[in-house]
Amino acid sequence: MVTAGGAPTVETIAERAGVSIASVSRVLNGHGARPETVRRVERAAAEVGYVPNAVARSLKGGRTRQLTFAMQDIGNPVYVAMVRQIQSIAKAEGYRLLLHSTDAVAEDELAVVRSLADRTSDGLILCPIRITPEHIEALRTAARPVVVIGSLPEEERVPVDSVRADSVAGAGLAVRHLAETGRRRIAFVNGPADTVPGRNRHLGYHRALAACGLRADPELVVTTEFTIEAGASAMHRLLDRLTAGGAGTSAGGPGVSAHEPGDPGGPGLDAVFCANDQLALGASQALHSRGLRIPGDVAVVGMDDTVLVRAGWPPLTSVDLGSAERGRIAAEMLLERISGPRAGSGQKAGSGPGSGSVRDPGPPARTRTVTPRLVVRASSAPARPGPDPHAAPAGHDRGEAAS
Amino acid sequence: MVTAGGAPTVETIAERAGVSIASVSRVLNGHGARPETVRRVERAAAEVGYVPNAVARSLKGGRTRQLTFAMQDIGNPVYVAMVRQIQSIAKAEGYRLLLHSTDAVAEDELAVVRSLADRTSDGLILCPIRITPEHIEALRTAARPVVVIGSLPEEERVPVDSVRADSVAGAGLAVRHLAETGRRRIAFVNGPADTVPGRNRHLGYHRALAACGLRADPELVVTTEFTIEAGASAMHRLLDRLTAGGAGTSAGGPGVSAHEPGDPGGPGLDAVFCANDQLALGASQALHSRGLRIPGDVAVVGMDDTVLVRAGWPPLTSVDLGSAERGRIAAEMLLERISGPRAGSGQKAGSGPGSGSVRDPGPPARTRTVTPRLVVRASSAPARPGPDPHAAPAGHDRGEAAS
DNA sequence: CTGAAAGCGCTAACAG
DNA sequence: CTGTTAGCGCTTTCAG
Repeated sequence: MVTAGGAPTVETIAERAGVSIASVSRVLNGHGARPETVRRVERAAAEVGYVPNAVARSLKGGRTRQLTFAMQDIGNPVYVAMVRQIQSIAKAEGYRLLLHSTDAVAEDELAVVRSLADRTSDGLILCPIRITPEHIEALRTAARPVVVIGSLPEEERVPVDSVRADSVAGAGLAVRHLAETGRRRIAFVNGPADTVPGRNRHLGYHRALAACGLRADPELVVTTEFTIEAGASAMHRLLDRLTAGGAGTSAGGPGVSAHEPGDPGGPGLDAVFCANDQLALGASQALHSRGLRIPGDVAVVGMDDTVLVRAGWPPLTSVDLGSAERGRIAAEMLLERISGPRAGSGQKAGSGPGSGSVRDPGPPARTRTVTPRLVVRASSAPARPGPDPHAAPAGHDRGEAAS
Repeated sequence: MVTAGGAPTVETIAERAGVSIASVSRVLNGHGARPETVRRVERAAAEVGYVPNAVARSLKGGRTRQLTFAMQDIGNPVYVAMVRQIQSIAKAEGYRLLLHSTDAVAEDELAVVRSLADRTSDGLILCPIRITPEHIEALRTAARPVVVIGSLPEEERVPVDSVRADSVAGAGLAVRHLAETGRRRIAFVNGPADTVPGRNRHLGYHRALAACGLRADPELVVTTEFTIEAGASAMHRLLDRLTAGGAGTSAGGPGVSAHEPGDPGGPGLDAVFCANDQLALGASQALHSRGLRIPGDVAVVGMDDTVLVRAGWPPLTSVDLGSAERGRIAAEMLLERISGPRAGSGQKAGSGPGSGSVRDPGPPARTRTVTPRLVVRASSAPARPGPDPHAAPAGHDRGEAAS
């Protein structure tokens, strides 16, 4: 029953109800009107199935009620966890969510930040792979509020909010847990060393090793990509290297003490900490395919606590770096920037020459850090108990939080 | 260096370049102008860092260059696969992607369809859980093109394009593969029976069983939710039931032939086909925890061929129902509707009384069905070979396509 | 309380 | 080739 030729507009309703378009607008936005007017407008609107044109509304109001979330690849479970939270909060606040995969192309990330100027979105949550000087500049001049999930160089004082994980502490949690459950030769399968997570997790691993009085053996560390396949081959490489008695790969290192743990002729390591769950899953598979038992022979710990931990066998102990929580916090911070208390009145800003700048910066940028949490499951149970942990009864893997 | 107080507009540039706003618009849209004019406008635009206001543009043009994708829960890998494709195509065509999780609330799905009337998006790709009469009505009167991923009741002649998977054939592929590799007692762990996938996969299972000359034993079928945990407990239930010698659950059924395959006292089944990968992973875990070997004692086959198949151990044989391809096709169909050949001029439409309808329906609705593909991995290798398939060398799970 | 009218920023007729 | 002008649909002064 829609008026032929185009969707109904305020004018359609005004004519039908015999009032002005201004009254229609007022009634529809609950700005008060005579009961009789309200009745007639509402009736007319219902009859024609009127739906306000959101675009026109945005043009007038300057807000689109859209948020953008940009990350490398939605295929990564960590981002999926974030999207879920962000979408849920956005929805609850009446915002739509625009998704943007950058495929890890820095140029694309920049484009997303710059495109905020096109007024399509009221704010952006960005997960950058690497922060370049161009990023800093783009963030500085962003046309809309931005929240970065990741680490921003502190000395740059980039004026955007951010939420970060504590990879260093997280890696420490994993290593300490392994050491406390009796593991002595803890290997480390890391992601690319030139990424922030890669660097931090490596640092955390080393620090915790030292804190636990364990020797850091370079033979036990291997670096690769953040994928299941890479994890598997990295683990194979590690095992080859260790059982070969320090033959090829390591140049000047002393012979590998391949027989230290458990039975002689063992794998030369009794635990492996992996920089994310994909790597841990790959490592598990490599161990399985060589007939090594988890956690009997080798304990495995992953990181990020994604949905994947319950997919592997045995269920994977993992360090939850708070993906979901970071997503939630980022969304909250962003919404606060968008509609929260305008202008930081509590401070006499240094008011340099460029006072009338592009956008009211509001309160100073905040950085929040999410505390990691170790979730213990079967893959890191102490080696002692039952002869075949593979036959452990189900229900054994209920996650348990630790400091 | 932006003009203080608001972003630059065509007017800002017009003044700066000493031309009219019309010329600015023309130059910016490549509609030809005197070289001198072009130069001046471009220079002015660059100087002020002009970015066109997409909202204003949309209001004028009636298109937003935004697409919406709505599904139950982005946590499901099947949807992740679709999103990736859709996002990638959308991006290539200059469209943004709006994501919408309905949390399986039918009311929410309807709201998404109806909200197309607010002009926020140029088209919608919808993955409905169930099609109600309200859905039909909403789709019929949708204000923008919609493509449904899933099955639409044919007799209703809903005027929207759709892409569907062939679950029936897919289930058949799985069962036939198991039968051909020597399995005789093929169990089936299904999802909810009141869903389209649940019904179809069940149908496919039965048909294939019959085609292979295997007896359909109700004791071998169990129904539950589509999750890993549910898969594990369903598998446990199945094993309890079968090894208990047909004690409680089944009322009038004859005793279970629990000793048919392999060694006496075996599990009473030698294969299990699961209606999706999550269920298959759960089933694998249950089997492991009971000391049963995969595929030595029991072969496992999943469905959807999600990223999860490589997470489990051994890698899971799975039926690829073409999630990614369905996403791709849906996106292509939608874009074709949006900007493709307008109006179906090749046909003298029956032109009933309601000729001047809401929206030009364009060419008649099309339905495309994606052909399933079996991807064989280690979890369904024949039982004969090596005594311990767990120790199979890596690299054994390269996916292989079959009819 | 209500109507007339002015724009939000842009594009596209329509004259010159 | 260029400038003037009329809207896209809505919200919001400003009078009445």
